[in-house]
Amino acid sequence: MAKKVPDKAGNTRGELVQQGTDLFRRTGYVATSVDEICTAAGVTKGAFFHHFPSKEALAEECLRNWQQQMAALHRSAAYQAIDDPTEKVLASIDFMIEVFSNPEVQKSCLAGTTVQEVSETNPVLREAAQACFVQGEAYFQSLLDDACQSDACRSRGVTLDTASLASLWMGTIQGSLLLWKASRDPAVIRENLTHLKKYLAGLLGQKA
Amino acid sequence: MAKKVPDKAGNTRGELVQQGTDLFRRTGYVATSVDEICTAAGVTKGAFFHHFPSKEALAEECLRNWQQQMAALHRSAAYQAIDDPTEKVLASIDFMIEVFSNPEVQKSCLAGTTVQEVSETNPVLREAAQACFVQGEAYFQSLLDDACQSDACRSRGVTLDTASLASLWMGTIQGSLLLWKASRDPAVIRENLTHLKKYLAGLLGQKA
DNA sequence: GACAACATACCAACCAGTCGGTACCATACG
DNA sequence: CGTATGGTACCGACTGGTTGGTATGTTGTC
Repeated sequence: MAKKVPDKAGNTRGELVQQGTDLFRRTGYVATSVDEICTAAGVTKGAFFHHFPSKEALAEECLRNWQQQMAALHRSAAYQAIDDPTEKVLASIDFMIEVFSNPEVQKSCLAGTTVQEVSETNPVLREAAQACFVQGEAYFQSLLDDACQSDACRSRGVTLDTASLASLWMGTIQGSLLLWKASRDPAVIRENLTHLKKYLAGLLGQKA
Repeated sequence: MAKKVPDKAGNTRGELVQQGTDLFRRTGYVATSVDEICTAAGVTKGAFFHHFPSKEALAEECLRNWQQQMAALHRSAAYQAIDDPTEKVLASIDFMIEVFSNPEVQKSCLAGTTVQEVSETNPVLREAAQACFVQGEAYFQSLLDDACQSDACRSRGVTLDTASLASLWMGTIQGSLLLWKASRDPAVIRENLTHLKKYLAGLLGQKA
């Protein structure tokens, strides 16, 4: 029973994106060869260049896909059910801590690893990674903005630069992932994010 | 016997380390070729492999050198003259802000860029980068410890996990450098470090 | 002349990307 | 009905260029 679009056809492209993402996160964009990605995906080079005009084009799609994955991760997280916006902000950080505390989860952000390598050499990938950061920060900023407009905050006259705090959030995640890569100590991520949480809790007038 | 006067010999080796450091910071360890380093240093490959057994060995020396450079940078900074230990901590962060606000200064840490790339593939370089972080954090922790033992803090019964705060400090630096590489916005570094400063000022019982 | 400090020429391995060919399937036509 | 046509998915040998590293030669100094 052959379908109109065979399973493998749609699968090959997706498999290349998935294995590419995995390998880029692990060993970086430059050090990962097209052959390695093909082997991991169980296809040949012919298939690769049938679906993507270049290695760069695959990485671009991996980054777009990564952006959506991260958005979906937060969208489906349990903390979304929390009503109080300040508690929701803090719970979102706990959620990140929880995610990275899972030993199965790769401690690496595709956008972070990629941009570190290609910032000076590949503007296409740099901007694709930047788009990941911009979207992620915009999401976290919306959480912060909600918290700022809550009664608890407005009654205290709290006004925060939520954009720069969202950047701090992303920077803390990226920085702690980088430190983990050097030390392999899972506590680094938890501790750094916990400090961030305490800082935000203080600004929002809440005890962590 | 003792080393001889390092006329041109010491120069070539030093030039390779300097140009290697510069190129590794700019384009990463993997993407930088030995030939590029040689061209930048104005020598040939023969000279390179006369002084270093491998590209990895050069990177290792670059990292060791980087560690010393960073230590020297702080040792000779003006904030060392500050007596009050809490003010000294905060001034050290202002110093970092000032350093990175100089457009001439490359917004890149050799240890950070290297470990991001080779964390999974090269344990030698990973540990060399880790040594940079450990030393840097130890230095900042010593500043924090001094501040904690000050009268102002002890009278308030403040006890801080200075080790994890030093890790937060390094993570914030690395994270904001990474975000800069994506956005090219100098404000990111300043703002993230300013948030860190405010957080520490709060913990140390001082207004930023 | 011994040895350090280079230069030059070279190599095998690997790289991203190409290209001619194959398998398959849907539709069209006689 | 058989088969011609055309498009998509994929294969794998191949290419030109680059890589880290080597083998050997040259030069200056003690």
